[in-house]
Amino acid sequence: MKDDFDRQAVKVFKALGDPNRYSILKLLVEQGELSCAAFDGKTTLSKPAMSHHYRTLENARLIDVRKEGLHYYMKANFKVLERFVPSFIETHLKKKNR
Amino acid sequence: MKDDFDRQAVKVFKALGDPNRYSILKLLVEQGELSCAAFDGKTTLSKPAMSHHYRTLENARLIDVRKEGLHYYMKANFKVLERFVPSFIETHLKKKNR
DNA sequence: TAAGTAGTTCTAAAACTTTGGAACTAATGG
DNA sequence: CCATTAGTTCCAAAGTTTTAGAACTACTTA
Repeated sequence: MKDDFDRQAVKVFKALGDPNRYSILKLLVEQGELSCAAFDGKTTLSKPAMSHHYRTLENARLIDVRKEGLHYYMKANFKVLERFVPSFIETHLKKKNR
Repeated sequence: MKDDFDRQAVKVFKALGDPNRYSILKLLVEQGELSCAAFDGKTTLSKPAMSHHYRTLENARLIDVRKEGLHYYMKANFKVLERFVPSFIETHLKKKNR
């Protein structure tokens, strides 16, 4: 149904319309599954701020999060990306990784 | 260059991550070129608020605006849509209009 | 040239988002 | 069972966006 598409589309676009979240997702697309620690050197944001951004991406269903031991592992949800922002994948996913 | 893509992508996503702007663009994709007056019945927002949203869409290059006589005519920029959010067109543009 | 129309721009208030410190939780290692 | 690690959640402050009223501008028409 179209309204469902619209509602999720707005959520997806809102989530990606922030440069920090955009970069997080970009790295996940480029590198595959990563734990939060992977972003330590790559941002000046605090852990709580990053945590908030992970949650926003998760709520938009752009990433899947799983906990294992001490770590939260995140990975891009390619189904959602493919549906709403295929150019994002096209631009950031290395050919060899497909 | 990739950074240019990223910068414009964030702008485009931010612009579309607001339900009012999303609806404006949707109507432009469905109906073609429209003047501001076309939105009169379709929103509860004030003219200044709408004007602000048109500008945001224009800055993201999602719409082109032209003035003729008393009216500002707006139309969707399909090149930018095609590049950044093809599913938006796919979903909202009637087949017959292509 | 005066009045009306279709907007824009300016401004400030209200609403929302982003951020980090502090306190917390859950899992692991000694 | 205590300390450490890898986060999260809670909270309040700071920053940004959204909004509408008022004032303005550009164009048209009488």
